[in-house]
Amino acid sequence: MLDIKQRISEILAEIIPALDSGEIKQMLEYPPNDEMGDVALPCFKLSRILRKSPIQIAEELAGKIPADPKIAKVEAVSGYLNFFLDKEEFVRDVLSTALNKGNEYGSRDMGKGRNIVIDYSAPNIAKPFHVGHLRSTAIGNSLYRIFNFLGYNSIGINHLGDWGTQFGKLIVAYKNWGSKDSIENGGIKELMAIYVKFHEEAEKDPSLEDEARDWFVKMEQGNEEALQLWQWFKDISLKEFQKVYDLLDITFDSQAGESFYEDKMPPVIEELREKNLLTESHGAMIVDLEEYNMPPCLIIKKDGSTLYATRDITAAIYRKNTYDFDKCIYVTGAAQSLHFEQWFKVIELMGYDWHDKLVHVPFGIVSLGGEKLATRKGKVVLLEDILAEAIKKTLKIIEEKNPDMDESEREEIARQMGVGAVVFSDLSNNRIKDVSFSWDEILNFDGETGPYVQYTHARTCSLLKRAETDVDPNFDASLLTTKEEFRVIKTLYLFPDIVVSAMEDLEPSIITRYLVDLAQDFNRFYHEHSILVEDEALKNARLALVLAVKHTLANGLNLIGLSAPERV
RNA sequence: GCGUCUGUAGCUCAGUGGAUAGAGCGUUGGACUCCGACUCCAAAGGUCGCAGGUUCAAGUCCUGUCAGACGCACCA
Repeated sequence: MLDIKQRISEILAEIIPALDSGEIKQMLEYPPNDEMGDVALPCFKLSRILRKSPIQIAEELAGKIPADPKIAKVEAVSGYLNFFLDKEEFVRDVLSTALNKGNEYGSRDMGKGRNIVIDYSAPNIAKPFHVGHLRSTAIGNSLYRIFNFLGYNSIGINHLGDWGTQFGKLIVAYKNWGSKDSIENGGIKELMAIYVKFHEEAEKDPSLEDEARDWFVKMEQGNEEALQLWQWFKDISLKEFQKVYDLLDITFDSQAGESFYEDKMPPVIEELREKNLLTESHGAMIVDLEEYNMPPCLIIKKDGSTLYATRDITAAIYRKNTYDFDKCIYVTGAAQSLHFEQWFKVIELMGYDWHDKLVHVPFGIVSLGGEKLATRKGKVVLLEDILAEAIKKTLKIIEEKNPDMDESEREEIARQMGVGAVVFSDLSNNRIKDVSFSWDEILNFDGETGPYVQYTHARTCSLLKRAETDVDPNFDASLLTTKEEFRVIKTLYLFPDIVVSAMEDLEPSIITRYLVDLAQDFNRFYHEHSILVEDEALKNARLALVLAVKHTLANGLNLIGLSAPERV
């Protein structure tokens, strides 16, 4: 597919000797509305270089543009040089590219041979999987798919929170208030209950905290009783997490959690010592970061046990050796920004030149009725419950609208759309924004939602099915002349660049919002014009457009982790 | 106190330094004998937190300020 800005910048470079085509391409933009043209060059910056008024420059340039089959006309309007594309050429080019590439439309091989490690989801063992974890999971999964689509080799890691002092707390809680039966029956909810109980009791009796720390020290020393309990808690949790991942249709390449690095930390600590980075402070071992304006990075606590920074540093070195990553991406809450800044700096101080390949991708916090989610206080909404509600609601709608659909299909589609609604909503806003969880909002299927885009996709499928004939790839592009059709095609043209932007900004919401735009453009066209018309040539041309939209919606939905069912 | 992030329509949010700041929800009024109405059209609704500055041009960049969120040593 022709790169329109590239082509125009090359043409302009011929008649503006002062600039090369790369510089000119940077200056080109898409005008705010179709009446102004398809690509524009604002001439204000040229004014200084050429020592003429922008208006004069635009007019002179307009007169010098050579005839080009891709460009229908050029206009100078108050300092802007506006290019109008030859519609027929453009329509043919965009649609045949989208049709040829099909479910590959928008993909590239720009990342060929490069590994991208993405660390996401990472729920804590023995704690419930709640709305907060959804963000990391959904964003990470989407980035995983986006990088793969662009030819990179994504490696998804679920860095499970399966090690640390909270297990000491859990062991103490279990010994005091738990029982084998209640945990077996209650699962994570029961584990959470005794964890909450621990914090309530610890407020009255702070010695419980010390007891918990002791148990974690025992774990690190290989105490059998402690490790058995730990393994048990872990098994129960993993089983429940898997249910959520199955619903979300998410898999990982590795589930090596924090405990995996337990035996890999001592050499790293030794390395830090050898490189003279460790200092003792208040009985703990730290890396001093004062000259970088940061608080120290704690490596070993005064009781000899390790911290998450120790594990993160160890894991990064391990991953570099194992995967030789081009980037190692951490999808976690913005609250942890300082932590990542600190240990990224430690990696740099250790002399590793790949420190700049470590990337923190932060996201805003999820609050609940103005308060933040807190496992320790039991103030959470379980993701499992949200997904179940969304699926239930979808099922009800399908039963009303599509009563003839058979039960197994109905249930599968309800899952795809219910889950889709929740994930889509999570990926709608810029990830850095805080979100306030609301049942009403997450279960609202009207407007800019996952169901809206999925419905539009199903609508394209329905049209293609009703046509009862395959789209002839030799469609007549000259028949697609309405402004609604051209609008859709311009939006289709943007898709490959949209995917790259989402990758560069590590921002899945760019794709989410694009899908809404495309669906809106398509629905407007659909409403204005009949597609299954008598005229075979016109019908075929419009169906080509429908098919291109179908591919693009499906590809985009896939990139944000949603299914694109053919019927809904 | 220091640091980071956020502040745009009643609400939730878009907006690569460029032309008249855009969507959805909600409100009001329309469009189904018609390809799937989970759709579409229209109206109303804005001192882009505030004040300076840079620029031919600022919602966008800089400085200050206010408000909110988050973080700042043995939790992750």
